[in-house]
Amino acid sequence: MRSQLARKPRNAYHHGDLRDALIKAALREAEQGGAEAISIKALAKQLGVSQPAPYRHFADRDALLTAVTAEAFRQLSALLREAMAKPSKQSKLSRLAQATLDFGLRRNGVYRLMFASRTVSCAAKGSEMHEATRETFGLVIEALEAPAVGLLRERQALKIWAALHGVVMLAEQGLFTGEAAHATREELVEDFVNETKAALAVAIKDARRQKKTGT
Amino acid sequence: MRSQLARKPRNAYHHGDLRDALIKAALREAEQGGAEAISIKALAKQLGVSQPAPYRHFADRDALLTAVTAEAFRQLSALLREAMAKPSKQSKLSRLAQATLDFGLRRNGVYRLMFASRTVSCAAKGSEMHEATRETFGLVIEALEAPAVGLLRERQALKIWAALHGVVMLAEQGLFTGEAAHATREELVEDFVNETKAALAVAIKDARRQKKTGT
DNA sequence: TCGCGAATGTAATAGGATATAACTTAGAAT
DNA sequence: ATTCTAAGTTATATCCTATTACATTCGCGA
Repeated sequence: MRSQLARKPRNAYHHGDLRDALIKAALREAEQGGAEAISIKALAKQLGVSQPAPYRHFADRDALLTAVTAEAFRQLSALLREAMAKPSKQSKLSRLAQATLDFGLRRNGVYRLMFASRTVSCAAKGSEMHEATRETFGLVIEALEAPAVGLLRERQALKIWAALHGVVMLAEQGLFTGEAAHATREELVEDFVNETKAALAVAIKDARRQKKTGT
Repeated sequence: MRSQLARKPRNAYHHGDLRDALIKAALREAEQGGAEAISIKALAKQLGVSQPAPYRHFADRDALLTAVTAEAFRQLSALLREAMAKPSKQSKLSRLAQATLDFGLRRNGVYRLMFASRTVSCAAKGSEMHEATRETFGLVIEALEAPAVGLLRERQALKIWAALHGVVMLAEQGLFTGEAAHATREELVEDFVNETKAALAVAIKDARRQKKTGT
């Protein structure tokens, strides 16, 4: 009569895929309470293994959090890719932006975990985290549907990404429940999307003109 | 030969102003490591009181964090007010924006604490937190230097506030160290400032025209 | 000024979390 | 078959939060 959550293969000594199970379970916990809700001990109990067992797979709690965060970024990337893929009369950028907002609000615990910037664990170039975040950012650039002219695209991607992030954070903090509530989050996001498109168009035109007169 | 940090008044039994000392000391701790760096036990030791003494002033750790966060918001407000007051050829909004960015980067641990949105502790209307955040937001509105036309000001304030917040968060996460690094944080902020001014001007003109034709 | 209650602090202790060390088991590799 | 290694277990140290019961000081009214 073992716990159902402890889906061990057969003979109970070896779990089978504890590392992966830990990440998935941790993500579930973070769904509500963010990073603070992730407890090695509780996860071990949930999965039916002894308390120190997780340390075979993660050096410490922070290592687990990092892995969970990377997985969350991959899930966000998948969501964004999907949103961008499905046909719609709205622009790719708009769909990406609204999907990001949606993700941030629905899974706000996970979202907070992703952007808690726990020290420099992400800085390590080539690390799992670094790859995962770059992938997501790459999708933002793609959503702009603009040619690469210098670093204009990157700059606009950075801007819209920052703006989106800000809207999600403020929304989670309840800053939209005041008198400005009638400006819905979705409307603000759409504003940013439109400003981005406009700025991008202008910037690219400028750059082309400059190049022409320059040479 | 007592610790210097334990500035008790004289007779050592009563600290004198432990509540305030705790908040200040906690802010110092948060400076580097954010909320996680704040430990009741460590603070008590630092201030030369027994470990459970802080619980006379704060129900639990969360209550302390909330008080610290409120104080941080007041400090930010003071900084913004100062930045807006000093004469400069730049606009008020620009000065507020750059000051916010500066605060967020210099005191990044504190900044993270402020926006960690620990549950709904801030939601309570009339609470210390609520007041402190509303004050800060009020300064943003003031910085717009625009007349109150409906809720246009609030909406633009929300937008620039969100954008600023996003830039700070991404900067802390090291997203500006990539190939887009040459787009400095300050430049991005200035972009947002200019877009806000433009949008505000247009919106107010529109609103006036609508009012004229409406009546 | 006496004394008494409220505020503030202390000591002792329970309980939960991270993390390490030393030992055990099962699967894989030769 | 034997042995090596990955993965899990029990026991334990350490740190932190939080509560309970007791002690001390302050300030205020009689």
